[in-house]
Amino acid sequence: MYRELLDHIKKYVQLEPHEAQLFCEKLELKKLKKKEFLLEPGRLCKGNYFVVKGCTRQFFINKKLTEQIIHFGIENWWIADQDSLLNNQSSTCYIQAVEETELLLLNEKDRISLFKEIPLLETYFRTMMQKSFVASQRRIGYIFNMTEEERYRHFTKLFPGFVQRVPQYMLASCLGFTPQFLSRLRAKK
Amino acid sequence: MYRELLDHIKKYVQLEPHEAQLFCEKLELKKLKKKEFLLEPGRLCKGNYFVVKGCTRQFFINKKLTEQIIHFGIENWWIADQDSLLNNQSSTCYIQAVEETELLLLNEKDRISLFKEIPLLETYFRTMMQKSFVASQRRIGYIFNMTEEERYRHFTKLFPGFVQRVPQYMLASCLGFTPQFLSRLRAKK
DNA sequence: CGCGACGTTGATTTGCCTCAACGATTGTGG
DNA sequence: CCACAATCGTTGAGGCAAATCAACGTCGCG
Repeated sequence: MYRELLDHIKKYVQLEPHEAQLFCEKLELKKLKKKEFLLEPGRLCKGNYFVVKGCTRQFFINKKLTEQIIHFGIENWWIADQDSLLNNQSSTCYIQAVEETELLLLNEKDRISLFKEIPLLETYFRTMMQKSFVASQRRIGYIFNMTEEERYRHFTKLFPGFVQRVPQYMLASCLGFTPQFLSRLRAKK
Repeated sequence: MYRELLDHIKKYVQLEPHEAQLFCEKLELKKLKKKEFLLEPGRLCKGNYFVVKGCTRQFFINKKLTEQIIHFGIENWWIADQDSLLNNQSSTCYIQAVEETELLLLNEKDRISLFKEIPLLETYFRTMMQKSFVASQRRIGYIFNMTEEERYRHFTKLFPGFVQRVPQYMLASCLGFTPQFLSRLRAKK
């Protein structure tokens, strides 16, 4: 039984004890050291990972041969390459631990088959997906509507404390600009 | 019975005839004239709309007091303000018909209650949500990894013919740059 | 016809990137 | 334990791509 995850689920749906039990039996605990990879290009994403503790980043190598971070994953977030899962195709990106990280893997096949036994679990994942979609829609809005500086200020407000956890160049990449520019931003005040 | 929609659903899940019947009974056909609004800021989004025919755009007014288009909706796409639906809060954006448009409204309450009667419908919407999320994740990747020009070329390749359907200034807004810049792009070749 | 909506083109400005050099810190091997 | 390399952040100078501002052309429609 994994309390952190069950607590998270409880916010959205009320599972019966035996359902929670069944669900937890399918999970696999993974521990990653700093800089260890969870996924690399060319591999199939195995399933969805729930971050119990730590921090991951998902990124790809862009045309300029630099790392472009798509997003971070922190405590109580689900991470995965949904593109790989949905289309059952090999991934084009990396998922890597930024810190020492503990995750729970829910294998994709298990996830789908659990939906028949635990309908509320499908409701839960449908809701998670909707939340993720809303978040990325908002993010697109921010990219087009805010200056780089506003985006940085907004990000630090949205995730106070998180800025301290990752190197600045990763933050810059995630926000879509250069480490130098971020450095100048911070120098300004 | 609405064939276009049922055909679309059939690609993902196999409903029983009586389920399809029950589902269609909940739908409400809406017709919009060009420039008519489906949603405005301050209103609650009523549910998900399936575009049978026509084209819509979803946009908000940004800080420079210009319209920022979030995305378009065309035939066989579901559109909605998911943020409004998910959090049951009033919308901050507009949805407007770009052309004369026919839509099917699935009220949010009906949608949720149908999930109990037709479990496969929840599977369908979970999948739609995942597809939408993947699409917007990809889009974020494109924004950071491609130049404006590449993004324009990519968009026209992805949706051939669509470019002709909407004014250039809308296309420019959706791609995240100015109408003048798009004009210069097109002049280049 | 005359107005408004849309697209084009030119001149100027500006925000961010690039390139480069230099510190500070951390980690590692002799 | 120290020397050295690697990693990460800072700062300066210069360049460029796209935005802005502005004027003009064209089409469609009341």
